[in-house]
Amino acid sequence: MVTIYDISKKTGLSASTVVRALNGTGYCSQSAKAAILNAAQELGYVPHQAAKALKSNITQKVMLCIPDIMNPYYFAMIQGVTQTLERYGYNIILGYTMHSPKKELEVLESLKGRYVDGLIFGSFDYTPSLIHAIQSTGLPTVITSLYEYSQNQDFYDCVYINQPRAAWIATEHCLENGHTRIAFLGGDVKEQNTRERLEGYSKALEEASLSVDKSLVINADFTREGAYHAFHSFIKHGGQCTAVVACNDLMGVGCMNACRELGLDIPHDISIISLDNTDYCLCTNPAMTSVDMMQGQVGEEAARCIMNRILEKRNFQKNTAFSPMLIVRNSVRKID
Amino acid sequence: MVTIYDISKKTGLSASTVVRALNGTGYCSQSAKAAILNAAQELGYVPHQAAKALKSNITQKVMLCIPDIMNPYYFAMIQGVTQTLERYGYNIILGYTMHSPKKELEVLESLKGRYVDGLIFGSFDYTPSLIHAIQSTGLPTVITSLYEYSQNQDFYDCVYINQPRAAWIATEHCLENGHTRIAFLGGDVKEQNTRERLEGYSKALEEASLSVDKSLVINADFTREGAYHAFHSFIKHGGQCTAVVACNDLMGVGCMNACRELGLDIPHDISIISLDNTDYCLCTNPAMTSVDMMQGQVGEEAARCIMNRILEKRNFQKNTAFSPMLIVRNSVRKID
DNA sequence: CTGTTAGCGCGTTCAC
DNA sequence: GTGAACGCGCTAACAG
Repeated sequence: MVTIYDISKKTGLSASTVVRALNGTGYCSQSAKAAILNAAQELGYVPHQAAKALKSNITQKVMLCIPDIMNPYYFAMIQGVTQTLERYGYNIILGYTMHSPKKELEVLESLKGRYVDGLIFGSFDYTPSLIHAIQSTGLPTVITSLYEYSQNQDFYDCVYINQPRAAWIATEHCLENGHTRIAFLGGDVKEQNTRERLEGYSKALEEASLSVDKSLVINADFTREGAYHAFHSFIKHGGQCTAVVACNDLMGVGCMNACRELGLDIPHDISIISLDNTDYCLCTNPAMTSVDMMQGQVGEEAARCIMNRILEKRNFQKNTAFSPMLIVRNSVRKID
Repeated sequence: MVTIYDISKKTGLSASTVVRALNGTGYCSQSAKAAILNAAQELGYVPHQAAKALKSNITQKVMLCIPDIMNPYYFAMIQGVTQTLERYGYNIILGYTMHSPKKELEVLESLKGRYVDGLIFGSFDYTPSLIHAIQSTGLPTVITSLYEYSQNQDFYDCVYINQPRAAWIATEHCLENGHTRIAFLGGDVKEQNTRERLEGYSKALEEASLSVDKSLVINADFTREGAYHAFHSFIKHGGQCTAVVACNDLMGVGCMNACRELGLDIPHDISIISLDNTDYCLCTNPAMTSVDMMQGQVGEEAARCIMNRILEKRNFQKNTAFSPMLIVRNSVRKID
């Protein structure tokens, strides 16, 4: 390993001069600087990250913590975060909480070891104790949902997609196409995630002077298989609807597969619209109408936001909401 | 930030005793240990990672470096690596080379800063200079392809899927179903990746006493859009085949979409088989027959392998090959 | 069994 | 302009 002392020895200048030249901080003659940069190049000097971090408390790393790596919902976000942080010379450390509150707390606890400068955190379910655990890391933080905390919120930012609106858009699209019996295929209603989307769904129905029929609210688990079985059983038990709002693409696909098996043609017999607009929508036949959740944008903005806190030392809250966007394809049909 | 000195002060014991108690290394009385563990708990002590790394040269981090984050091929691998490393208390740092040799070298250069203990590296195209750059990081390394290097290979392991065999299996499956005009939809033939698969394809044809018809080898770029256009143009220019071996799922989907647009029914008019077996295969209609590339297994084994090198200081090469597995669905039909 | 001591590589005073 | 010296928090060798 090449250190500043090797450069010092090679150039005959002191270690502190080497540091000043390399970091461009403090006085240093042109000739000294040139000699040092040259020697550094020749020796292939790369600063030791741990030593740098120990001294300066800068790790040039951000943790991106998400509930589920295999969920396509996060791919564009990971990409957005990675690409943006890269421009700042920052790396991401991937945290993976497997949808488990216990694991979330464990990861947050480990962060007290100061191996990152900031945290981008995604969860399905924010609670005061989770927010408190986030606060106690002492790290600049961006969460990828809107969460209103009763106390001081200045230690975190929210960069998020308007979830109720996404479900509203999807439901509204069905209504506009003449549907009135619209099923809602979601996850566990106890989780914020599903609650918010159900809220948008309900709002759209109410605005159309329709009441929410609880028998049309189907609980699955955000997986393809779960949705497949839930929808299969819904129909087998006499469930009746002309359209389905699926809370993510995986469930939309699961629902499509169930329909195919049940001999229901899409969109002739049943219309399906999903939220997420991942590439899965382009694999199905017919291509699936979906609501883009702007995950790439969310990732990019979250990264910019965290870098702003880290570099500019911003210490007050700044929230950014993105608006979902309807992408019409061929899985919803107009009925009379 | 709580340090060992805080614990030292609180318990009245010296810092080194604190370290011995905490790390379970060296002598320490039961009572002292209990007092120290208790104090650490109360104060919420978490060791400072940078300090630990500086002193011990152990970062408890591994870089996972891949060409493309948005490619579903890697999702299961990321998951496998993450989950396995987690059991060792290791984190992953995500590196992203955007399919660019220049970027690969940059990332490798930065690794000389010793911010990870090991490297899991995936590339589309291994060259001697790339391998040399890997060697010069001085890090324990696993690459996710087989690459035979003319010189000393003891500094890296290969954990990989038998690529030629995957293409062979896919082609063989078509042959068994009576197809003889089988198109090959791949990437750039200059890349190792495509070359290997083309090799398996050719071998299967030759074993069936068929020669490789170059007009049936279609060059695309491993993306859905690329395959869509390439196949569209292939047909429009009079291309004739009864089956297609697509080098990944994205291209399989692109090919399916092109067929649909051209009014070709799958599998009636054209059979399609792809490599990868990602979830995309379950979204298409009909569900796509594919060859599982065991990416989850590759990720897990790569992680075990790198941990073995790190913890047990293994310093000789150990290569592990996985065999791909045919997953039959409904996109290939038997013809007479 | 315990405490003292000396760095790991770098950044930052503070004299010269 | 430059260099000597100290310390970030932790580990390990050594002396007690």
